Amino acid sequence: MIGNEIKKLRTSRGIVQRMVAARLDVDSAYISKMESEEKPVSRSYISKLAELFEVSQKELEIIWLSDRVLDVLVNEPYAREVLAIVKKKLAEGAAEVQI
Amino acid sequence: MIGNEIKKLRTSRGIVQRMVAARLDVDSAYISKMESEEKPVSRSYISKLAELFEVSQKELEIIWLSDRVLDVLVNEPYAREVLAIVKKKLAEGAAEVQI
DNA sequence: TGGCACTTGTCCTTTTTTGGGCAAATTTGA
DNA sequence: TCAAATTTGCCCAAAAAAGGACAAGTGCCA
Repeated sequence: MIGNEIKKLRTSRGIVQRMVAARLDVDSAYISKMESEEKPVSRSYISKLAELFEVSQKELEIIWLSDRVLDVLVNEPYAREVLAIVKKKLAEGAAEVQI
Repeated sequence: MIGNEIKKLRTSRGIVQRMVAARLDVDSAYISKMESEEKPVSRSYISKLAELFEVSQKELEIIWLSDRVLDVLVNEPYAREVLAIVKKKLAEGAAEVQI
């Protein structure tokens, strides 16, 4: 989960929630809630967070997207089949662009 | 896309939109829009549609879920990485249940 | 050329989600 | 034990999505 990831990054860098809050210009209670998944992490924050924690934006972006996909698939008995289909369709989609 | 799938199933069975609309108890224009992805296909309709078209509910469910995942991943450059992570996390999650 | 089937456009209400603020409580560390 | 950090609870407004209805238009064909 991205909230937990953010928390790990933040603490490992000795940054305090208030600092993150200041950078994102929100209440620091909001950061706490983001870290505990109580509030969603807006995608628009990703770049600032990546900058602040000095990780690549790509890395956070991937985690963020994974979360969204997991939201759809968690507790879904057919998740495996779904992933297979999605993989195929994405490949097809990429191919179509070539035509 | 599930809309298109529904359309294919429907026409292949010689069923008319009005019939589907009656079964779902909605306006038939709504069916047209569902088939063209203009309106979402509510998950709660899946079972009735499966019954009507005589396909397994599982089949439609998988397509429906795939659509939702594709919505997240389409046009995402890191989709492949995301799928890998999701796959792993789902496996972990399933394992945790065993403990 | 009338009648189906279907599509399209406009409008509407209700529900859900997002994106917060603020204060109080709680935890943590020096 | 004091202060800073964090969490929690409650509240709120705006925005977006869901879930339609209805009317008018289009396409087809017998």
